[in-house]
Amino acid sequence: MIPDTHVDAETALDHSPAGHKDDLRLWLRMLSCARLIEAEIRRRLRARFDTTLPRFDFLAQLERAAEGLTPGEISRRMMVTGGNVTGLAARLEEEGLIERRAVREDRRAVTLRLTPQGRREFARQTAAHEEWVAELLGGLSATDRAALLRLLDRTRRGVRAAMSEGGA
Amino acid sequence: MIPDTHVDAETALDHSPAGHKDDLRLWLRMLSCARLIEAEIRRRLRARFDTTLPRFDFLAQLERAAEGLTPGEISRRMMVTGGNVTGLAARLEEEGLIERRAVREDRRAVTLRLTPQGRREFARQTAAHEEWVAELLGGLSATDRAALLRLLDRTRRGVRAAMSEGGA
DNA sequence: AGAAGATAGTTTAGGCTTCAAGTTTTCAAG
DNA sequence: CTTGAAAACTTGAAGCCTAAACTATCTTCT
Repeated sequence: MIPDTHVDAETALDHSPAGHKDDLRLWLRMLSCARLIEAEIRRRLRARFDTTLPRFDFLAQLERAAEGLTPGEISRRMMVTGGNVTGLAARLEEEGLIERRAVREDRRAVTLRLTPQGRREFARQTAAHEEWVAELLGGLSATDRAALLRLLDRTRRGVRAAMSEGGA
Repeated sequence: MIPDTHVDAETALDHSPAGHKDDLRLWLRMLSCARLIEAEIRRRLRARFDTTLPRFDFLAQLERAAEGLTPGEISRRMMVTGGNVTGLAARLEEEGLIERRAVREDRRAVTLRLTPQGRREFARQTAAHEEWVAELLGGLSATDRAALLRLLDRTRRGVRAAMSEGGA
C-alpha cells in the first residue's frame, strides 16, 4: 500500500503547546480512515454502477421522501449549495432516474422525485453499498464497533459545541 | 444546526442481514463526523488565508522535504492523480509559493520545492490549523482521545486488510 | 545500436463544489 | 394595489478531482 499523507504527518510538526499535537494526530487519523473507506466506495460505485457518491446520496434522499423534495430541501439535507443541487438534478434527470414536477401553490418551486427506473436503480445500488460497508468494517468486534460509535458521537457533539461558541 | 444527511440516514434502510446495519450506522457516523470537521477547516482556510485544503496539504508535503519532491512523489503521498498535482502545482507556482527545478540526471523529471515566501506562508497556516483542530477536538477527554486513536487505527488496519483480500 | 516497454509529466474532457450574481415569484407594508 | 424585501431556483466563473490519451525520456534486451 502507498504511504498515507496523514499517517506520515503524524510524526511531523511538534513545536506546539500542550495537548495540541495529540488533537492533530487524532484528526489526521480520523481523516485518513474516513478517506480510505470513502475512496473505496467511490471506486466501487463507479466500477459497478457507473455512478458517483453524490448521485447516490441524492437518490437516497429522494428514496426516503415519497412526495418528493424541492431542490432547496435537498440542498439543506445534503449540506451542499443550491447550485450544486441544480447540476446534480440536471444530470440525474437526463439519465431518467428522477423527474421534476411543478408545485401548484408556489410557481418558483419544483419537486424532484424518483422515477420507477430511479427507484429500481437505487435499490440495486443501496444493497451493494450496504454490503461493501459491512465487508470493509467487518474486521471490528461488536465491542469495538459500539465503543467507536459512542466516541464518534461524543466527538461530533464536542465539535458542534466548539463551532457554535467560536463561530458566534 | 441543519439536520445532517448521515445522521438521518442512520434511521433508514433496515432490510438487511445480520450486523450489516450496525456497520452502515458506524460508517455514516464516522463520515458525518469527519465531514463536519473538514468543512469547518476548509471554511477557515478560505476565510483567513484565502487558500484551500488541497493547497495546504501540498505545501505540508513540501515542507517536510528539504530537497523538494517530484510531482510523482507528491501524487503518491497525497493519494491523488498526477493530473491533479500538475494543476495544483501550476497555481501554487503562479502564487510564488513553490518553484520548479530541473532534475539533472533525468530530463523527464522536475522537483518542486517551497520558496522562502512559501515557507513563511505555510508556517503561518500550519500554526493556525493546529490551533483550530485543538479547539474543535478540545471537548474530548484524554481518555476518549486515546481510545478513539486506538480504535481508528484498528479500523484502518481492518479496512486495508479487507481491501487487499477482496480487491485481489 | 535499435526496438520495445516502462516511467515522468502534461493535457483534455467531464463531473463535483463553492461563491456570487441574476431571474422569477411570493409576501408584507403602506 | 404597488412597491420593496425575501425566497426559490439557475447561471457563470473558478478550483478540485479523475480517467484516459498523449509526449518525452529512460531502460532493457537483443
